[in-house]
Amino acid sequence: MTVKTTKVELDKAGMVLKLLGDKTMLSMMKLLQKNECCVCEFVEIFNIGQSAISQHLRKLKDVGLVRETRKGQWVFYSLNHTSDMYGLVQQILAFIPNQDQRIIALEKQGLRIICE
Amino acid sequence: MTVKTTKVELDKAGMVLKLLGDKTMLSMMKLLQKNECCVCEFVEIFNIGQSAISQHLRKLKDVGLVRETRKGQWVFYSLNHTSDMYGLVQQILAFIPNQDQRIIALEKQGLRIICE
DNA sequence: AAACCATATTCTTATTTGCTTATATGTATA
DNA sequence: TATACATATAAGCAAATAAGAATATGGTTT
Repeated sequence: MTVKTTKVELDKAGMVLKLLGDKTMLSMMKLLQKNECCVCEFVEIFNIGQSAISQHLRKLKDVGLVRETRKGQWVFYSLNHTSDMYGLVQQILAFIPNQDQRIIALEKQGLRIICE
Repeated sequence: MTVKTTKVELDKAGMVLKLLGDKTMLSMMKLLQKNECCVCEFVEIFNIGQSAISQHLRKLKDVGLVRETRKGQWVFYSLNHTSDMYGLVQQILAFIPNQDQRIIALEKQGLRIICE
């Protein structure tokens, strides 16, 4: 597989790396690589309040890493493939171990169904 | 070019990303990709005190990203190619624009010679 | 040994960050 | 319209961080 590594601004890359330096946000991004997730799922997955989750997602959205889509009362987040940081992000996420056990654990508890 | 992307621990990756999220340290790492640098060069390049430079380098050393080599009174830093984070770091640095103007500016001022 | 230079460490201050609580907004449904 | 639920925003606090000042350490030169 050949990979494009277009240069990005140092400042912007720094902002992205700082966000990914947060364990919660890094984990979120890895999950979003494979799954669309709604806020309430993240609330179940990570052991922090809904408000903190929202704030993390806003930061990721502010630098353009994620998009939101409203579906009824739920807001689903997904990776923004059109970001000029997308290549960098993909490269980084490739090194991060899969976080799907977290989703699977949710399903076992029946907590994932609530958002469908 | 094919690239190895061995998985690394999320926690450790997070620590590395957080450090690289600092503009100064990111820039340092990009410079070290091509050049060994000594502390006094960094002091000239970045507009912050020697103490701050030393502290940054220590953080980078603590997570194993750089090595130090003493040469007389000077301590030179270089990338640690044996780090298990080296692949991740290389991938990231590939996206960062070259910082060599900073070295060149130094040479024009004759400030680089002092460490040889 | 004394003076000197490069680097490291310690301590302090100012700022930033991550989280919680409380409240507001927005949507669905009885 | 009233109520319930999902998400966002605001305010406040504790902990983490970046940087400067002062000092310590280690090597070099006389």
